[in-house]
Amino acid sequence: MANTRLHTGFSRQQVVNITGLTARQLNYWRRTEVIKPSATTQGGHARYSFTDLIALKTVKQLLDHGVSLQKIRKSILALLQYLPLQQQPFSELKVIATGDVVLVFHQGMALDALTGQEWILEVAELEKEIVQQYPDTLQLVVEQDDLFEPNITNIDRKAI
Amino acid sequence: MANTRLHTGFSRQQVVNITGLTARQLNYWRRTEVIKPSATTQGGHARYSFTDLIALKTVKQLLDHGVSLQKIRKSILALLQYLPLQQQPFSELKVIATGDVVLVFHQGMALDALTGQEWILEVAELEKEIVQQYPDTLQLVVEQDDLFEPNITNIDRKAI
DNA sequence: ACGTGACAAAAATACCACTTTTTTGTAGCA
DNA sequence: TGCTACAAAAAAGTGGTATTTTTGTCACGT
Repeated sequence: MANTRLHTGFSRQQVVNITGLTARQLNYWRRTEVIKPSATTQGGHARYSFTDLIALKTVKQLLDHGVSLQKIRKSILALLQYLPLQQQPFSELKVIATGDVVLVFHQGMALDALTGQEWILEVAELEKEIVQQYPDTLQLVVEQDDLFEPNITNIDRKAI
Repeated sequence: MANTRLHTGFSRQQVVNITGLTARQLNYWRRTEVIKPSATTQGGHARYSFTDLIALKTVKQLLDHGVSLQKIRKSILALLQYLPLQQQPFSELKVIATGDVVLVFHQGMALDALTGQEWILEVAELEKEIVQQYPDTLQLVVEQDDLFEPNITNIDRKAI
């Protein structure tokens, strides 16, 4: 079975085995347009592509890490505006997420998939800025920093 | 004034000019332990180090991008558990944030500064996983994928 | 110029009940 | 096997209100 003909796509059960998602979830997602199979048999059965698998696995991991399906929905929508040519946004990007947001890396930028807002904060850049602004202090600063002992800042936990 | 003596640290007013923060904020942060000056004069006046400036600028940027001070507080606390030797967590890391989270990059890992939870989701890894699980389908998959829309983007994410 | 304290406004958060979404189960059917 | 439909449980989102945090402004002392 592994070499006779063209692969027509993964069946639902195969996807269940591979991804760990439930059949019910796949059906629901298909119906509600989270991730639809790239192809459908004449009988109406789902056929998932390899790319679909990646996307499904990504969504699964996001869920497992506490990102809700509703946020994943929004993320997919937001990403589609940036990648209009793509059908499965999550299948070709590097994704970082926490329970609150989904960040996607694209062309060296961090993109908040929920809002579309994109930015990276480079501390190294700040250093340049400051030195540029106060060029006189550069040399002095280098010496000066050695004066400070590596004491640890304590944070008042009640203040939070 | 640029070369006579050792630099003893930036005064509050200097920090105001450099960072754009208000004196009120610096005082409050000093009192509530967000970021304290690394040194204090005998008269009790603040003296901020260059490292402090970086941290302050970082916090300023986070604020400007919608991260609340309270979340910044939590982030600092979480980071201190990972970087106990450091006094100003925000001064030596690359930070990415949205209105909801603060991610810090450290040793190739993405770290949620709010929760301390760390993880990166690498889509490329998922691909390997799947192929590993279904080695038979590898060749077939390659053919099969050509049936679908051509894949576009490969992400080059900046080294972290 | 700097720090402190007091008062008040603005911003963010926490907590509550309420609504919607998502998941899951079951059963029928191709 | 796989899809659909109906139903119920679980999870997440929404909106209003109280509470806390943050910031601005002013006065006073050093």
